[in-house]
Amino acid sequence: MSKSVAADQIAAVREFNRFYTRHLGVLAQHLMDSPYSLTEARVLFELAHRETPLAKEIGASLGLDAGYLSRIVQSFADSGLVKRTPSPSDRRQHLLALTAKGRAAYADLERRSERDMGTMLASVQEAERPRLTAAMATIERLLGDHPAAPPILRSPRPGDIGWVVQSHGAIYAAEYGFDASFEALVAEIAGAFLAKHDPGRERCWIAEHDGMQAGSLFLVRDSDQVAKLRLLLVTPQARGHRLGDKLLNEAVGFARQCGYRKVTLWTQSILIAARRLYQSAGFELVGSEPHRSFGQNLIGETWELRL
Amino acid sequence: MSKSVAADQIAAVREFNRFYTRHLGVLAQHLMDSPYSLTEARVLFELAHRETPLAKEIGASLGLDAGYLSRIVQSFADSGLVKRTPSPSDRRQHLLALTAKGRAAYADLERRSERDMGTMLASVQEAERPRLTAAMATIERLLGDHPAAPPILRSPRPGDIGWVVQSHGAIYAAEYGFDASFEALVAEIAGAFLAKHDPGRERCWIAEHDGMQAGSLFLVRDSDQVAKLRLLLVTPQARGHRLGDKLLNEAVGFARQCGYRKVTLWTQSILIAARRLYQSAGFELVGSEPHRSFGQNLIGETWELRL
DNA sequence: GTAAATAGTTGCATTTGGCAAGTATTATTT
DNA sequence: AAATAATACTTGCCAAATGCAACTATTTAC
Repeated sequence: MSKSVAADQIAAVREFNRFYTRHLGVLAQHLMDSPYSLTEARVLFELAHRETPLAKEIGASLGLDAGYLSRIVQSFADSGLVKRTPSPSDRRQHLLALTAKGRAAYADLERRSERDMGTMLASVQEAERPRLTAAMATIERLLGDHPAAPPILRSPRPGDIGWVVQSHGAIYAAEYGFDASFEALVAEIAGAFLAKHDPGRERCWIAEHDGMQAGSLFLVRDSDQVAKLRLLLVTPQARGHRLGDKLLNEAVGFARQCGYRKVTLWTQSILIAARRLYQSAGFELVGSEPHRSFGQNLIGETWELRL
Repeated sequence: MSKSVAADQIAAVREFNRFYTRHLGVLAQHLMDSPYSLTEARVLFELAHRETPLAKEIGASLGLDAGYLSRIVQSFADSGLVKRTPSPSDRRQHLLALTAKGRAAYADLERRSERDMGTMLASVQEAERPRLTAAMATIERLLGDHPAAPPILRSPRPGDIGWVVQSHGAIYAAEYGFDASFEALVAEIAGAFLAKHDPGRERCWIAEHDGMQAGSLFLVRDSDQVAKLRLLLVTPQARGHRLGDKLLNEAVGFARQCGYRKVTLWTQSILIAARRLYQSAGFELVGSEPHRSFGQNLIGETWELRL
């Protein structure tokens, strides 16, 4: 949580709220040829999806006034959609249950809504639909109180090596002004790894966060005794979740398991977040020298970890 | 557009609709300490953001009943927020304009809403916020009926070469079952281009559609007289917009302008969409031979175009 | 020139939904 | 154990929100 929020982010969220308000308004109109109002439909949904629905729960969940809700439930009871039985544990409240007729009404509404949604989704390119649902899931996670899916590490899948090149190229250009030669170097390293590596002693990990690629790390053979780490990256969006630690631990563990005696790596002094990670993982700085690469004056550093 | 939509996608969208309905409901309650209802606030927004607002436009855009809107505008006029002047071009309609008082009221509402949104956003991790707004932008793009920005061709930017590798890797794996060696080959080709190419006679184009990378094509020197096309791709999401044509025309035009006498390319017989493109651009098949690559049995084809 | 369509207004009615007082019950305090 | 407070709902009351249809003035289409 931080206090100040960028104005353009606020503007973007407000714009989306306006957009989705309009969008939901259109959907609500489709509901119009059903006998239920939007609020009634929402209540019906809650009734259908709870084991033992209680009015107060539904009211709290939908943010409805108790009096208003009471009337809605009553109208449902009058038309035979719900049955109310006094709760044995607390005689102030009533256990609500959809009757067969109520379930049928709900199913009908459901069908209708699914059909409408289907036609709406049909106007979205098929290949884009997973993107749409992923974006929706992201919003729900961020605005809801859902716990984030724990980040995972996995082996690269088709496209992931390209993603490594892309993200290195884009991020280092944006954050440090590296020029295209850096992206070219990453392409060469990553491509060479993909073309030919010893799966028993060399490996690449992709960190995934929220279903998206969020980081990378490669461990390759330098000599029989020495492994080398390359291309450690965590995307800006995924920082702060200790993905770097995770990647590093996994790689060092693998190196140990492979029988390497030492892990080495080359990095730049300006990459302070990475340096901190190496340090806390037990790596030691064993040498540094200035060089000009990627359009920048840099100080290259070599770090080592004895296993 | 495709007919059948997966049930789980429909369910995901409906779930999101419920979620966001609740979310917007919470936001609307915050509005309650302002003198305006949600609908009035929306109308005020439209009034403030149009050059020459007309009632019918606002009504259409917000999906409001004409009678209802008329009354809202009237109430705004009564309280001195808007001024109505008969339109000179069509005397049935009135030109609406916020008065100074109206602008002040809007600004106040704006401030209020920004503050509320700010506190809401403050509960989202700072690093996550760009992800939130990106997801919102995605949804707006996919569900909005924005006239898709006309596709454009441009030079690669940082990350784009990596994107070429990624998209080739992912798409050929999914559509033709190519294995990792293909992605590795693309990484090598694209990386080599980036590392060293003659900008005067070699070039890469990225097709952009809807603000996203949507295709690629490289033209490189084969000999002084002969140029070679490589890595033509249009993403599945962007197909059907003649991006392939566009890329090909651009590249052939460039080759001509560079003084090449011939353009050649190597492709696979199974890539029928690409073949059709080459054919219609005037290329001729000059040779073909079976080979085993990328984990598949393929028939490689060489095509040529005399300039 | 006439019919049809459009932009907006107005009257009428319904629906939506908030608020407060009221009832029965349960929980908490002394 | 009695008194008090809180809870779960109900009910009456009311105002705001909003849909619908008829109506006027004007423009467009045939």
